[in-house]
Amino acid sequence: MKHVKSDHSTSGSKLLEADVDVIQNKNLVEERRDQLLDAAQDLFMEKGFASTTIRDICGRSGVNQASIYDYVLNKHDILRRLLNRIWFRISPRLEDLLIDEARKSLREILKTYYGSCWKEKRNGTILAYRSVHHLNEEDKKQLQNHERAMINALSLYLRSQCNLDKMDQRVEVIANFIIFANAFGPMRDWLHREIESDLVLDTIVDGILAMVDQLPVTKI
Amino acid sequence: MKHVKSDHSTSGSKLLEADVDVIQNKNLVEERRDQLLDAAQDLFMEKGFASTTIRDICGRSGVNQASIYDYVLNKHDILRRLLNRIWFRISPRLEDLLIDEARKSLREILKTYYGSCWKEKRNGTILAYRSVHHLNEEDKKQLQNHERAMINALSLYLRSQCNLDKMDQRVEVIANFIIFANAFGPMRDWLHREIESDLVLDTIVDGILAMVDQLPVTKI
DNA sequence: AGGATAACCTGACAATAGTCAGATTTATAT
DNA sequence: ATATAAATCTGACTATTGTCAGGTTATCCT
Repeated sequence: MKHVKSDHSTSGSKLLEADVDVIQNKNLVEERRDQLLDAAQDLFMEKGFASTTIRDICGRSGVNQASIYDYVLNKHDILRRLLNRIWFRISPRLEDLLIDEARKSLREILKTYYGSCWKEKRNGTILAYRSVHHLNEEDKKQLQNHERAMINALSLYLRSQCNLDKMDQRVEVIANFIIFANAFGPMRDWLHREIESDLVLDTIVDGILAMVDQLPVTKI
Repeated sequence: MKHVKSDHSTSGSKLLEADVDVIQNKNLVEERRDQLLDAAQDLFMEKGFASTTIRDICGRSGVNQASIYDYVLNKHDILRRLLNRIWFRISPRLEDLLIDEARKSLREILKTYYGSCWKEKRNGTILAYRSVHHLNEEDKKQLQNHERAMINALSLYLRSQCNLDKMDQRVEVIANFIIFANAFGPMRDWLHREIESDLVLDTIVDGILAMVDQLPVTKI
């Protein structure tokens, strides 16, 4: 008897993963899921979600075409789990960096954040941007909440640092832009292969800082 | 007799469009192709290239499922034509703005460029970013050349304006970033619906200018 | 009106997709 | 060793896909 039920727990800070418990050995399940997600990640990056077939994923991961449904609910469930793994579990979280009691400078914060994302979370960013339209409305909203939380935290930080007018909406725009700029590394790396990656990071961080610094000055 | 041949003309600044001349009335062909591309654009934006079917496109455009092959070579040909229409034919071209004899300021140039792109070329940007992996190698290269040309022109401009060291690679990074930032409007508009779009544009342009202005100062 | 040509459409084909029932193998327990 | 349960796999079903051969209708010229 196959026993599959959908997990309708309250929305946390990740996408809903179906509750598939056909196989009882939990370690095995974890292991197989990792294999599947590894393969799926490569393939989604290469050919995109829609052009990747279950057979592709099984072929590359070594999991059987029928068995795959003992570990995941369906193809979309794979995407959701993958996004949870490489997008929602980004660490260090920007929010945490911002409220660090050590009171790091914005330069340090951005270098740490961009630095780690550009090195380790490349695929997460690209995949998130490319596969939004394959998610259902609730999942899309979840992605947006995730972003908005970061923007809000960053806005708060910037306002406290720059002593800006409460009504100045430019802060939100800049905060949004700073989060958006996180995609620069992953999406644009093909353009400066000949440039040392630390130089790229420093240049962008310096640029962003200049952007933030002029905020009070140009106030209309 | 159906007569279809592939157009292997030398690579210009757009993607290769197949030479399909089954229908002889050129105006009609143009009209039908426009219908098809209009429908395809909507659908690709909604569901992505791979999830959109020929039947979808025909359904929405009113063109018959068989007739469609009298106007385009195949599904990929539709994507190429669409990218040519909404990505490669971006006007005003940044290169032109940069060498304008009127010597506009960078602020004016960026406002004009971003402004027009964020209003009219939204889909082009998003589509280009989302569907690269559905293109063949040559087409990908074409996209990259298109970008690199803009970056080179912009780098040249920045170097002449800022009087920077010839070896300072940061200029290329910033130029790349400025082109990349063009995607901010289209990709992130859902975040500031309550903010006036002119304020968004001004804020970003001011920010970019600050980024450029600090370039000579921070030189290492 | 009649014939020729251009445009359009019906209906289908082969390939491939996601999915899974049920048989088979492997591991575990007694 | 045998029985039981867990895990894996073979093989297939149904739906959908891109594509197009060939028939049908509309248009135009004389």
